[in-house]
Amino acid sequence: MAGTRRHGAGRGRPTLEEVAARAGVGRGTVSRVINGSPRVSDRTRTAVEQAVAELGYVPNRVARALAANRADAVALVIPEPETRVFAEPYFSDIIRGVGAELADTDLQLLLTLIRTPKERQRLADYLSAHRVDGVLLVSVHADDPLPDLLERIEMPAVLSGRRSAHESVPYVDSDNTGGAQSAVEHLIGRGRETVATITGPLDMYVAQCRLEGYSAAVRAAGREVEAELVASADFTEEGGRRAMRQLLSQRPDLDGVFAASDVMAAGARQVLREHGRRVPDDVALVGFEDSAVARHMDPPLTSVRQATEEMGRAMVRVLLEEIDGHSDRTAKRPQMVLPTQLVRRESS
Amino acid sequence: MAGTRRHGAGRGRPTLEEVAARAGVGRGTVSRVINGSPRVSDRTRTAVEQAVAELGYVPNRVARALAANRADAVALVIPEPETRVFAEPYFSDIIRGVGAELADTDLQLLLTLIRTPKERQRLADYLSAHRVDGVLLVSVHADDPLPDLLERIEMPAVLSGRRSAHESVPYVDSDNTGGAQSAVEHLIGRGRETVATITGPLDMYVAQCRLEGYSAAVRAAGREVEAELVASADFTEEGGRRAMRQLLSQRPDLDGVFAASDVMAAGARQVLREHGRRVPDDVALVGFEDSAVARHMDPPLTSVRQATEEMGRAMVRVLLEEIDGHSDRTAKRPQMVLPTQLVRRESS
DNA sequence: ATCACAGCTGGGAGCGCTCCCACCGTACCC
DNA sequence: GGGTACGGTGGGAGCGCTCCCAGCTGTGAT
Repeated sequence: MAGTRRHGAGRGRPTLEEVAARAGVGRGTVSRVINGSPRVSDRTRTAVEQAVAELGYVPNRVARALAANRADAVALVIPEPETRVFAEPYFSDIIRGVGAELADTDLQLLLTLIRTPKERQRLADYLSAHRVDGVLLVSVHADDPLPDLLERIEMPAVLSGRRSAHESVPYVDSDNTGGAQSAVEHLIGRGRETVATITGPLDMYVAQCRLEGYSAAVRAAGREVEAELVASADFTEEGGRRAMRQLLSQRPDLDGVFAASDVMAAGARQVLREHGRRVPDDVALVGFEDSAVARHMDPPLTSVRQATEEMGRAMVRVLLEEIDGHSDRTAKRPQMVLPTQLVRRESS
Repeated sequence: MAGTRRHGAGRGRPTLEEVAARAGVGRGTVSRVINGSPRVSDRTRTAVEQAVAELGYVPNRVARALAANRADAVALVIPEPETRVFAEPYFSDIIRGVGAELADTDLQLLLTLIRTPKERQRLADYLSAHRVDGVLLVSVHADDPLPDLLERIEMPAVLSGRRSAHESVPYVDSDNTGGAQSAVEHLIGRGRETVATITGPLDMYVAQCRLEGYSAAVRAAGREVEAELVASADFTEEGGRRAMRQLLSQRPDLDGVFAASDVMAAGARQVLREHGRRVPDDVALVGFEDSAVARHMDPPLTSVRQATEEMGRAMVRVLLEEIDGHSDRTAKRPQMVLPTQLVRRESS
């Protein structure tokens, strides 16, 4: 009678119990086979596997989650305002990578967009209730309370990018410093004498790193880092425009600009045009991110490519480790930095 | 002793039972209050609500899902190859909208990226197992078997865009025809005499619609639709380049081009430059989608904006209806078409 | 032959919820 | 007064799984 009682779709599929009956074994044994426990004889295992195949048995995730107190899911948390800024390819490439890596697992990917404090609170509740096994955090701000909350409730988590040089939470980051440095070295190598930079908001570590890379390259060339050649903006196009105007008024003689993001480079490019500066003839321009914007600019923008999709994949791998070895809090927290690569186009 | 047995995080939180004990009522009553059943007296309801507040009780989703045979989740299915094409903003804007609308619900958003047939099969299994309450399908191809599968297993589903004029599954679409028509009318209104179009792959309904809009506008202006002015491509930049070359060789006298996507317009724009045609002076150019690419082109591209985020929201609303009224298969399947809007920039 | 101890196995006892049925009391009717 | 009806309620019986503990078998040592 049971199972017929409710018409709910999804009922009526074979259960563990039925598989056990068919294979002539007990529930526990089937469970062991399903979960790949080694404590099962080959004979039994084969019998169970056959029954599974015949019945087309698929484990019920929900029941499993309830019984084992696992969620079988990880959350990808994306603070909304951020994505507007980082925009396009970064965001979707991360998702792509995460999805790809997760496909091999049995874990679900839960997407959580956060745009209001209320939603942030909801998420906090949700996570505290351990409804996921781990959390992937994209583009966290230095003052974000989430990472600490996660640490407190012992929820495995991985960041994309770090909040500071001494990040305690596991993370996967790009080599921002190295990427910026190679960009500026490239500019200098092409004979540019006066190379300026447009930085991101300097309360963000990523922006600090890219500025650091700029400085390193400038100094490596035996030059000084001049304050007049550094203008900071906010990763937006409008910010890029403002910074470029400022730079141009301070140092009209500049002949190279490294913008810490493609979008800011796009803004800078507009101002350059307004001022009658040709790119790359008068001013060589390099961006960071190698987004679609870079490819579609006129001229196409030289930019620093991040392995964004690979970052997504790496984040999952790190998270999986965290989840598995969760018990030993003493173990080193995995942290990795992925290389970047300069993509040369006509703007430099 | 129970509850201590395992150290699993998440245990130890208050349960329905504890709330019931505290409120001095039975489990069933608490459940009724939680789920907003009207068959509860005000006195009791108040008592329960207080107990809930005091204990900080949050229902256990997993247990609920198991008992009620619901999943409390909807899947957003994104065929990978597609997103490469539609790229950027469309994809993330849909997600944005879906996420926003779902935030008010108790439903989880499951992201499912499909890139291989194997993954498609996995998804099919997964859906057949009714592990979600409904499905959001983005950019479905005409020959995709998924919609039919969903119909067969009576899984509520909503498409973004339709596969043909006679789409049977509920969908939310943009007014592709109207958008294209207004774009071409705009071109003609600006005095362009010879307006060509670059279409998408014509086995896609969306491409057909946009071509249809082009034709309608041309005819409305009392002109003929000339085969030489129509080149079809595949929504890619390279396709746009090829199509533009073809058009230019067939009708060197053209002075307006409507590309059925921004990315193709970007390709076309490059070819126009190579051929020494100025935009918009010699050739006016209009795209479709109003993506970031459009804003960053030189000159910025006039384009047809779709209410992509609103599409995401609408999809969720429609899906929710489908899930609720799921029993009456006779009810009309909700289908809606969202308006588009021409965004004028310097390219036309 | 006896004991110890592995390696396997079956199945009870949950996990936290929803469903549903039986039951309570009160109000109303004839 | 006894019946009927009904809003309101408690709690048993699951949902399908994992965990874990007893128990069962066969092997090797004594």
